[in-house]
Amino acid sequence: MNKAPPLTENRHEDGAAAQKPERVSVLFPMPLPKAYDYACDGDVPPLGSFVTAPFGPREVAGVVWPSKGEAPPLEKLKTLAGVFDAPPLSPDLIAFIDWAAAYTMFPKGALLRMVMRVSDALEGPRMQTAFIRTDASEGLRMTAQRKAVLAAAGASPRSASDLAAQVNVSEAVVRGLADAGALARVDIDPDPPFAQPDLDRQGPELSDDQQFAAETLAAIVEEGGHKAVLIDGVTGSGKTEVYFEAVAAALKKDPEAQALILLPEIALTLPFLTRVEERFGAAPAPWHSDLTGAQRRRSWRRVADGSARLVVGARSALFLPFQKLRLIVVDEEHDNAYKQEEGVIYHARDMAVARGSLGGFPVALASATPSLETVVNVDEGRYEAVGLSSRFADAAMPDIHLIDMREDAPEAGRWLSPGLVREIDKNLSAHEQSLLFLNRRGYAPLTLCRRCGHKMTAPGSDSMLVEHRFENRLICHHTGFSMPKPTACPACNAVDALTPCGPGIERVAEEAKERWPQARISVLSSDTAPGPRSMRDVLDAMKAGEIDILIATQVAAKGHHFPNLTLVGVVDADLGLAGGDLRAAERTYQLLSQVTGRAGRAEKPGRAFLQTYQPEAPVLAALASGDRDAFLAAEAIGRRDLGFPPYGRLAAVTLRSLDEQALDRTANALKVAAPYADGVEVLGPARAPIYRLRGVARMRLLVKARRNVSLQAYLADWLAAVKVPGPVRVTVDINPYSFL
DNA sequence: GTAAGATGACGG
DNA sequence: CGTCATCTTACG
Repeated sequence: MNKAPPLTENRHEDGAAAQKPERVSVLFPMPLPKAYDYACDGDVPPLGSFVTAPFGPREVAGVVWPSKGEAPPLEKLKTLAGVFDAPPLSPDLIAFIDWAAAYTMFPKGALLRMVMRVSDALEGPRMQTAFIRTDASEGLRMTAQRKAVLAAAGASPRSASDLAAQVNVSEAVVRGLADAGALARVDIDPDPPFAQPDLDRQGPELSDDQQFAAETLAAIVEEGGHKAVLIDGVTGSGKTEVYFEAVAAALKKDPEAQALILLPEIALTLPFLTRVEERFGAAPAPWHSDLTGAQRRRSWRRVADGSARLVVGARSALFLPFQKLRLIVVDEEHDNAYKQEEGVIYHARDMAVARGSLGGFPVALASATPSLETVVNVDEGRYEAVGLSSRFADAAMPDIHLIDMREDAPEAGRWLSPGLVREIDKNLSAHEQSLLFLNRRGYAPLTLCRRCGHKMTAPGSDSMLVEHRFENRLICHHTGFSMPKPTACPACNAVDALTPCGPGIERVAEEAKERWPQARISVLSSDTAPGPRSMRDVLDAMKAGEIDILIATQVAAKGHHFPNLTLVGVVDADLGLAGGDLRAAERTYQLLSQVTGRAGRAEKPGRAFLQTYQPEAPVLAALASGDRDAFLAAEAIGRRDLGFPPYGRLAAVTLRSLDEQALDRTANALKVAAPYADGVEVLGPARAPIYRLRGVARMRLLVKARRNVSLQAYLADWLAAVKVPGPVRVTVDINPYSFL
């Protein structure tokens, strides 16, 4: 931010009499819990206005916030410095920020910062110079280069760099022509508005199920007011088409309405944006962390001025300055990527529902494997539900079989059971594609010294280093630390004693290549380096049938459709169950049902095999029988008995410090200071499962409470009573998902 | 978030 | 006793 524009001087016509200064509260985008008051002698900017004000020794941009009363007397206040020429934040966004700050227990200013992160968006339309052709070209010294530029220029303004690049001359030629009068300079907005969605465009033909669901949603949109609705339908049942209809209805109902579609991952957004464009004839405004500065500013400004009517974005899009948000769709609502774990910790699905509730508009949650939270909300009548039961075009769900690894064990050092190998053999001879799924990047998750038993960990960390054989490096998946794989054990100096333990996808790929040397085998994971092919290329090759066996991590589970894929083998179905956090089984169900759902379609039924050492585990039995609702019901009973969410409340209080003694002392002091309250239990402190990361040690206390007690109030009382020494950092995570 | 004042650690 | 680093506090 450079300089604020001067305070707008919109006095009344009689103007002469100076108005009595008034009080204005301003919230700054910094981790501050409250707004600060200022005097204002001009017109009082309305709530939500972007302003600048002296704050300490400097001038800072902030937002006019609802006043809280008690404050210094008016005479003592500093004066507002300026008002930005930008549309004010809407009252429902202000209410949402206040609510979200109270809920997450982060300072209001920290939440406002998420809204204002687009650094230069407030500068307003900083015009860009562009050029158009004029008629005044007589008497001009003409050169070949000038001629080419004039030919390229027309009535619509284009930038110097754009024109120059087209005819391959320097920008000086363009500027020279402008100075000579043959081109005229015009100012254009560097952030062009987004094309308006065409709401009358005919959507695709809907099945009966889809039609019914779409009409139900449209009716909810028509009715207005807040309601949360689950769109519950298996993969391929056409949830997207259904909520597109809801979007169309919301935007049609009010010509100023805006809608937001939230997606869990950036990777999903690119093909998705195309789908939106096909449906609405215009690409939506995108919002995710990979946008460039200019794209970010454009989306932000056009959302703020209300002209971007449809936004597709990742979780942080929830904090865009919508003028008139009327509908939010949360696609894949169960996805854990909605949980923000850094900075302000929040769950975008829950925040979306709160935003809708405060703004008085509906929120649709879509999933094939809805979260237990959402299912319970439906069961208890807080959310509505529309179901899409039949798979689109009657495609069958794959047959799912369990392979008991205790009975059908692979040879030592191998990971594929004889049963799974036979199935892949069959698929290869039928010229159909197979997917081997293992949610573990790299070659081996653990490297052990055979001589002394030393485990390779990152310096200052307790997390295991994962061998990546393509790069011949050991990598820490938590911090990104990496080192070349040493030849000698760093503990006992034994040479060639470091042994890879357990499989990652690279190791499974190695086994597959040995077993099926004639097959076309590719590896797909989120790692950028290995192999000459990018993720995109591998996905395209898979779709085109140029791969026989794809060995992939989680990235293959999401949103891709492979027409000739008929077999999915899950190498380690038990992987996500270890560690036993409260959502482990649920997550496993969601992930594995999504992966196995990749196999087969109408004309080619698919099958899936899950390798497991615990076939009797309820999750795996439920996957095999396809009985999602029975599984959820059993999970629900388990959670209720233990008083866990959604039947109880949970918060994690995490302490971090380089100084382990201070950490220990503080954790114990906190525990001792925990006030007694009926229905509240404080567990811990316990070391985090990965105790040290980058030298920082972490301990955690968990607060478990009955649903009817306010966790936030309890935590506020508690934490206010304990003096935490400087080097120890405390963060609160309401309703934690990650227990690392 | 940031800058100023307060407190403490080491060096002349 | 002075200077520099680091912690604490306040910002209207």
